[in-house]
Amino acid sequence: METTLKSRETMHRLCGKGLEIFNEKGYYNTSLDDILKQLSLSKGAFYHHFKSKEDYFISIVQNLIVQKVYALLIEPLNTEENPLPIIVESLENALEPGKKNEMAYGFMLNDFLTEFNKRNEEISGYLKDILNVWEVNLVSVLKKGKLDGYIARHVDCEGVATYIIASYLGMRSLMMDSSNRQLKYQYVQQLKHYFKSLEPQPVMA
Amino acid sequence: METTLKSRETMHRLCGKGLEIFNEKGYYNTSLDDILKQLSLSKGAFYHHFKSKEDYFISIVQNLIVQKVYALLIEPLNTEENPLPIIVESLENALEPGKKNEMAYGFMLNDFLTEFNKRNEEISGYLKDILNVWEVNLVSVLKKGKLDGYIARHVDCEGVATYIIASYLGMRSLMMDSSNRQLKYQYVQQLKHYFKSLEPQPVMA
DNA sequence: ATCTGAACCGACTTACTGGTCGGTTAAATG
DNA sequence: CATTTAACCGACCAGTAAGTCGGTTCAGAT
Repeated sequence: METTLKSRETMHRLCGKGLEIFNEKGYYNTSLDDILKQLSLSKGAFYHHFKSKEDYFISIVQNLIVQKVYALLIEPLNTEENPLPIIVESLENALEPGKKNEMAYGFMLNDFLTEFNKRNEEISGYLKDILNVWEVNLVSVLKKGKLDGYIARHVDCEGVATYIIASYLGMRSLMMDSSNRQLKYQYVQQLKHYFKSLEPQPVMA
Repeated sequence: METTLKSRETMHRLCGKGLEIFNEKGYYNTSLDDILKQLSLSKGAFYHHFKSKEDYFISIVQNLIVQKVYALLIEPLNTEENPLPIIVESLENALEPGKKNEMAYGFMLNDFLTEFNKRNEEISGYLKDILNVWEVNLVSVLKKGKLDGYIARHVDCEGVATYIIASYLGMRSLMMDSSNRQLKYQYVQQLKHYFKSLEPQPVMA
């Protein structure tokens, strides 16, 4: 069983480094050799574990990206409290460029979505699925917030979810060069303003 | 002078068709031969007019994309009225997938921005410049709106401009497959809600 | 009629990259 | 010790695309 362990270990290293470099330079701009060189592995090793570059990337999406999106954007939504501040917090957190050398996970989705959109329908599909799950969860938590009286009755939860996702994804195109504190601050502030307009009006008059 | 005219004509055709196909399939996923074939031109013709594929695309950006962004997103801002509805209208218009066979100009910016971000700093720079001009103009018209009493005094115009741009750019990643009426409608609705929160509070109490 | 040069042609070169394949290493097994 | 096989090596192949270059066409100047 020692061999199986080593196999898993190699695959794991391949996926981890792959995500790192694909995220850094883009999928099509990264050659397998780029990755293999950094891991001191050969073509043979790679094709022993994956049947193609595409298959490789799908593994990365399904194993690593899905996981990160869940951890950063979806699981935090599980709360009994007012969902609005929770959503703000999760987005703020996801835009954080990762402690030290880690990746800015929040950015990956938009980058890959755009890169594969016109190029590879299958991978596009997997990425869109992730967005859909996020959207469904956002809508769900918003509707719950409405029931709990945190959100005004007139609010279109699907529309709000769409708007949240759009603004979040769009931040990537603005924050290109690493982390831009100023932009992030502005984004969070405006998001809060927008959210205030979703709250029920205090009874008066 | 007949020759110069023909030269201009060919360059014009090259740029137009280039924008069309680059926009459709992406820059790196389009070979020069793809474009040349459609125009029945040769490699020699191309390199007679442009010194490289990169130079070619920069021409397209500077001549065509800049023009379109100005026409769709910047010039409409020149108004004496309440800027908020004007902005909504310009964005709505820019998201429109073009009458008939035209291009969805509104989408180009985000796509190219993402595609070149990690690949070509120079082109990235030109694209970012366009965004900056848009931002400056948005801020300017918002500040004017504040002076004219259309926008509340507490509003951070730079923040609002950033948020507008982010949400607009992000819509692209959601509206991938051509035009999605539903998504566009949701976007415009939420944008209006958001804008409502920027208006001065009517005096009461 | 001749000449010049801009516009254009297209085969070729060069560089890169995904994928293949025969061979090697070494751990596990009998 | 012999055999098997997962894991791995790296030279090689095939496809692709940017860019080159010697040659051709033809409008207009001399």
